[in-house]
Amino acid sequence: MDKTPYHHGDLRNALLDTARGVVERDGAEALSLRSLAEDLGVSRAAPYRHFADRDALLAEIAASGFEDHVAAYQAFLDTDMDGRDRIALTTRFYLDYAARRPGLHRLMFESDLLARTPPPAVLIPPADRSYRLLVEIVRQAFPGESEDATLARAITAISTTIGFLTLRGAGRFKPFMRGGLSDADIEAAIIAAVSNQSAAAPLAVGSICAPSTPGSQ
Amino acid sequence: MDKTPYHHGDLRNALLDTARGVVERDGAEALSLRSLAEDLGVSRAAPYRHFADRDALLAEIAASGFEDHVAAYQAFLDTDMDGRDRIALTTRFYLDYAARRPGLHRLMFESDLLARTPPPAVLIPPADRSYRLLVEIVRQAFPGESEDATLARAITAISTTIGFLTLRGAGRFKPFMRGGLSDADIEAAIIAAVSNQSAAAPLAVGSICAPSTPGSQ
DNA sequence: CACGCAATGTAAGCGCCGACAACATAGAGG
DNA sequence: CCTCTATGTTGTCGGCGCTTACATTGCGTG
Repeated sequence: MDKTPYHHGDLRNALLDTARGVVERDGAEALSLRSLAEDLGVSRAAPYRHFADRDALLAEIAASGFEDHVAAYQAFLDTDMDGRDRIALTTRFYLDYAARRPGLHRLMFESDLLARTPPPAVLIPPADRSYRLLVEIVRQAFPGESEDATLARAITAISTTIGFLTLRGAGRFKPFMRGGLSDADIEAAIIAAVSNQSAAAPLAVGSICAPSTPGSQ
Repeated sequence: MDKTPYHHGDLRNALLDTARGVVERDGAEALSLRSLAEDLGVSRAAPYRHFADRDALLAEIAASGFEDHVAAYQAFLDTDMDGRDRIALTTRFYLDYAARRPGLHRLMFESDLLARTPPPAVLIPPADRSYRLLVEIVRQAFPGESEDATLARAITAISTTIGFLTLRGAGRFKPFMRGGLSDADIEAAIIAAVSNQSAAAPLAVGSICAPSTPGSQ
């Protein structure tokens, strides 16, 4: 009956939607422009009319992920709650977001998209906004500190959260869980560590040790 | 003169050495068995006589990386020093190791090799030993705690360290460094956070917040 | 010493991929 | 109506992982 028209109509958004689904579930590595085009019933060259290359499509998907985070952080900041609880809530959000969309999480926080020089233009605004809001959340939890101290706290907090997700995703914690420690226990410990950083001097350490590197063979 | 002999002589080790160099510098994604074979002057199929597939080669490279870590941890444990200082030294080792071999670090801590079921057999022994030694380092820094508490501390410590490296490698901290915060400052803050975890109750937190997920669209 | 067999290497080919160039179609605006 | 541009197609190139069938070598054993 309705034979497929020559023009798709909204191929660009169709590509974004379908591709985001693939990335969320199976990660950026699993995304193939060819199979994507085939799934949507267009030729393999069609996607290149809308995205310069594969990375350009991935950049837009990552950007949409950062926009999700921006919306969530903004909502957290708009609610009136204790600063430490807000950090715990934010950390909980990270964990849930990554659990639901492991591949998208990896694209956002482990890919080198943002390390390019220059990074994809579409990625910069949402990534920057998410930085700023995260720092604001940390600032409100540890008020009255210097800007550098706040930044150091923010970096430590996000490092702990992302590192946990990276390592769990990489299967590095499987040996730890043969004991009595459940996944929920570990998540609770991470949230506690992020929310209850010691209130003292995050930048007070000198160089405790020289950058020696034994075993570097 | 010496025309290339039919048999390479030590192709397996040559593959490992050359491949490890590529992985250390440019990451596992950059490793191509074809170009590797060409560089070594053998045919494209030759590597498959020594490794079942690309992942098998990568697994051996990752294993050698974990063995580096095991050797370093053992050396740290053999020296007589304050427990917190040893944690700081261990963290410093992570940072340096990853700085010198960014691609190998990613293969070890971000790839899903260990998440497979089952993981590559060559990878399990060195990975397990590195777990155990790391836990031992943490235990000596926070003696007298329950096994679960020690594990939670270890997980938090390595999460913070690896997360920092992942995020810096992904370019996520570039916006933070436009201010007065240098890279060395940030590293010092990470080391301080890992070494000076609050001594109190790493597992004492209940469920501070429900797993709500605003903005999950 | 010779021989046969396992270890190790080669050549060719499959199917997948990203990307580009040349061509086809359709719809919007003069 | 007609052209111009946006959009989609086909064909092609080079690269990849991996497999199959075949070639060479050298070691262990009769």
